[in-house]
Amino acid sequence: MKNVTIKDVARAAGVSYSTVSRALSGSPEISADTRERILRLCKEMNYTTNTIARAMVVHSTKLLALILTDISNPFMSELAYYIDQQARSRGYNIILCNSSRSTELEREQFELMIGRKVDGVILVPSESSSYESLKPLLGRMPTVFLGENLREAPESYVSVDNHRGAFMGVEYLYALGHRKILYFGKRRGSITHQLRDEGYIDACKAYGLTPRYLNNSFTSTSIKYGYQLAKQLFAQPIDYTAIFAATDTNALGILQAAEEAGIRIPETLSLLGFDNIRDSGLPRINLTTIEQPKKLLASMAVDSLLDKIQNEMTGYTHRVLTPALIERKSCRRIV
Amino acid sequence: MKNVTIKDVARAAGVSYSTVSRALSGSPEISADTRERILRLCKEMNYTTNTIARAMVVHSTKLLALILTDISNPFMSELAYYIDQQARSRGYNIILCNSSRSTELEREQFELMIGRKVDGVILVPSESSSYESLKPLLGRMPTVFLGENLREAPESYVSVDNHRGAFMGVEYLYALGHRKILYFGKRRGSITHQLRDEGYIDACKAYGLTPRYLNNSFTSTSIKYGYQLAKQLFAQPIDYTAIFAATDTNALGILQAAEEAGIRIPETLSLLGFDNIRDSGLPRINLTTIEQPKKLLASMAVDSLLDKIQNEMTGYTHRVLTPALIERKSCRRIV
DNA sequence: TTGAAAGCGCTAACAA
DNA sequence: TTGTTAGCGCTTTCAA
Repeated sequence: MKNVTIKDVARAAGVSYSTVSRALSGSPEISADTRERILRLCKEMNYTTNTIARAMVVHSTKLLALILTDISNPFMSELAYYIDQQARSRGYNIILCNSSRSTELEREQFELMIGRKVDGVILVPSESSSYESLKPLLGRMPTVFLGENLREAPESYVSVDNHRGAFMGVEYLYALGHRKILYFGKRRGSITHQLRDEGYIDACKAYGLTPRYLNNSFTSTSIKYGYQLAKQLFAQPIDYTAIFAATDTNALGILQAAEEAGIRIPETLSLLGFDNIRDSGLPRINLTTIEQPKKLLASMAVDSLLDKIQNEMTGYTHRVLTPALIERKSCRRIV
Repeated sequence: MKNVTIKDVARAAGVSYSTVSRALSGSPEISADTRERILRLCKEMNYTTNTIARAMVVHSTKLLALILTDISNPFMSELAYYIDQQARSRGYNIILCNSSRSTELEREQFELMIGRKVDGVILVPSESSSYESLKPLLGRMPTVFLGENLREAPESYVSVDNHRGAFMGVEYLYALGHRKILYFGKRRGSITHQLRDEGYIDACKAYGLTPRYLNNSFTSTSIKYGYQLAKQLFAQPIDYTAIFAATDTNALGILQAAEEAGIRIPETLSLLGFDNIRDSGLPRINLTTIEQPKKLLASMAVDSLLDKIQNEMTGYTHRVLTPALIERKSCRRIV
């Protein structure tokens, strides 16, 4: 497992090792034929440049960290795919870190990454408190937050316009004839969810509807959690015609509970989600939802971060994308 | 973004920098109070060890590469989650590489990783030809293959017993009364699929059934592809009572096509999958399937790799896990 | 056009 | 117990 170094090549070529370095880096100050000869030799000897040795001197690892809560979550894994793609096309690789939704672990990972000398980090925060928790470290590493709207915080982020998305959702349901729309998933501790909630409320105001909630506060975004809460919900009388779920995963849980309770979607009850995760487009699921444009979010996050890195960190950018409604089959027009 | 180094701390503490190094590494050859003092100083000055500088001298980056075809695929992302978890618990981080199902890109990524001096790589091959394509590089980097059975190849791998799984599937269907079972997804260019196919055939033999295929060769494992093929299939008369799909994603496509064709599952037709991806457990989907134990596969791959690394590469291991049947609602007992 | 040498931040062998 | 020094593999001045 001993590797060929620049010195080995130099020796074989009978030149100094700085010459080899020049040949490799495509420097102009070297004669065409020595370059050729050296390059050929490198091939023959299976030389691969040691990226970390280079990193030490050029002060750049061409490595980005992606810190997210859980790569097995379909929303995250899609983001990750696009981020990797975009990063690679710009010559970077990604170190993947799962924070498992713990701010502490998140912080720990972040510190580790600064030790690893990654060039920057993209962070999908585990909670709204992430920003505060990470604040002391932010000055030490170019960072862009992804997926969470940090409002006026002086840090770069790219997210979707959650307020607008929720507003659009209500608008859509209203146009379909719904007047009694239950919002499912009001959640503390997440700006994203606060904004969605506000969007819901504002839309209700705008259309003269009364906001309705299920009387529970949320902690989780999982399918299982949505299922459990929906189960309680369906044990009570249903005095609404549509449910607007704060996330698709919640909606999936609702779907299951509805099935078990014999409530037909969309026949008896309309259901609208938010995020447009892969699962939502699956046959038999066909969830109508507000989409977060994952590919765009991803590439903007990468671009934004690389800008920051390459232009030596002047200021920050907030980019907020408008979501779109994806119409499938979980909402129906009512009389 | 200038970082505090060991020298800065040494200067501040009025000691030589090797003393600081010793304090940091918890070496016994240092007095308790100088250690304390230095450690405190490190905290105060926000010192973080430069991992790459250390890596240069200790010849270990504590970095593993995970090369897979596509992290957005739910099967892969689950694997990735568990791999990251296990790796982290052993003090390693993961570099994520998507090969996008191209052997060429796969190879390229592999080379890149050897340049990055990762300590090892876990590779979920994009095709059966991956092994051959990577062979010349394998000697230069500890590698374990994951998910694909490389048969007698002298390289470490961990995979599921695909032959056995397929056999079990037929057995299950047989016990339910099915005698005409169509195998959907016979696929060239993948050992995994060859083994599943063989398992199917052998089970048919064992139970006196006639193997049935759809007369198409497969290239893809996606939902869409399964859907398109199933569509053609359902245009012809149905002379079987169950479909055994080679992958859950294929099964999902079949589900959709069936829905559109007005074929009820499981009432009219039973459907059995393979893999047990997350989606399969979703409400309304409820696919009965053969499970690949992802968590176990992941941790075994990591352990196997770390063994290899720590014990300086003596030989290889083949680990083949037995899959289990997950009974849900897509198969029914027939008379 | 090429070579010599310094240095990136760290560990480890050797001295003191 | 502590300091000095070499060196990991590379890039990059500065000389030649």
